[in-house]
Amino acid sequence: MAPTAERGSAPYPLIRPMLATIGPLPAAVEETAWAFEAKWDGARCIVNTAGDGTLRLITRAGNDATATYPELGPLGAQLRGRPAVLDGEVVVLDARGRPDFGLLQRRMGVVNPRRTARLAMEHPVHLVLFDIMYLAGSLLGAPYYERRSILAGLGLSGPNWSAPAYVEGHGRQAWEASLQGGLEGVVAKRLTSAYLPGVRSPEWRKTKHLQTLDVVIGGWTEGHGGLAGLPGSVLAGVAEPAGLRYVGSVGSGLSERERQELAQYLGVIPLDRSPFVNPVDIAGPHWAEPRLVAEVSFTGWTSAGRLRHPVWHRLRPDLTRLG
DNA sequence: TTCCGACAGTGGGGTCGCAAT
DNA sequence: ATTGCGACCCCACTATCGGAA
Repeated sequence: MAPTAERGSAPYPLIRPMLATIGPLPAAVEETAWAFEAKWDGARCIVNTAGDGTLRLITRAGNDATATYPELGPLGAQLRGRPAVLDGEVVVLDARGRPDFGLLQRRMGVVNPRRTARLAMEHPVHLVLFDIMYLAGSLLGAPYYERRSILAGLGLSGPNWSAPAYVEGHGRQAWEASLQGGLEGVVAKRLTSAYLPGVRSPEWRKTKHLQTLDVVIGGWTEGHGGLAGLPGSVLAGVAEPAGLRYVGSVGSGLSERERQELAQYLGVIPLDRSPFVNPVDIAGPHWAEPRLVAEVSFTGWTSAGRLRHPVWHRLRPDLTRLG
């Protein structure tokens, strides 16, 4: 943990980003109390400018990413004379203009200047600015709509950053638009909400586009720590003409009771070799006859053909042959 | 009394960088 | 040169506890 005395570019302190809770779209009847923004699939970024033309970029975990994204440096010059702290999301856009987290991952954590410079040419990042916490003093207590007005007043725009407008009300339209635009979902923010650093507040609510899928369980891995001896995750497959294709492991969302239940089922149908037609590159797999079917949710497919953010929902006994 | 927020701990995909092999 | 592992990024979720409602 960084010492609290540590500071970003003077005169403003480093502050942790405010976070959103997961939940449904605000009800239509109270929509007018909410602002709707696109949920960008990237990395959170706090911008701290000293007003001398320089800036510092801080990740959600408090790490300094200034050297990682040199193409954002000129933003500091645009804020010369106006020390400020801004909040935003770093993204990499694909050829269709949609955020691609996989491309961004190649940029994250790279510190070698030459390598960074080359990557910045190939896959430049774009910083989407959506809040401001300091400008001529603290704005933390100011309501969202006021902070937004101040942010818009700065007129920040450049090849690698922008401060796109939000929508007041019209949550359903925003939801549809985010789906059409290939975005992760929407974030609804109460127009009157203050900025609470480090707090996961119900005043900010994110709603993501989710998919569900029935998968065939072809094995499992043992859990760690308190889950030692129980299935930590199950190996999920999808039936294809060529056979069962491994599409990832699912471990999140299982309760301890469900893990015990799974252990019983899987214990009676062991297999001594993989039931999958493609290689399963994970440590210590236990194979099982592909009989159990489960419903899982996920946010999309990775470039490697795996489920992204897979979550267990339930066993589908109606689709499962145990006999 | 019940409910909610914060925390710790577990699970996932993926990339980079470095130490061990 | 290859491999394994931890550090970062993104996350969802379970289980627990203490304090607010």
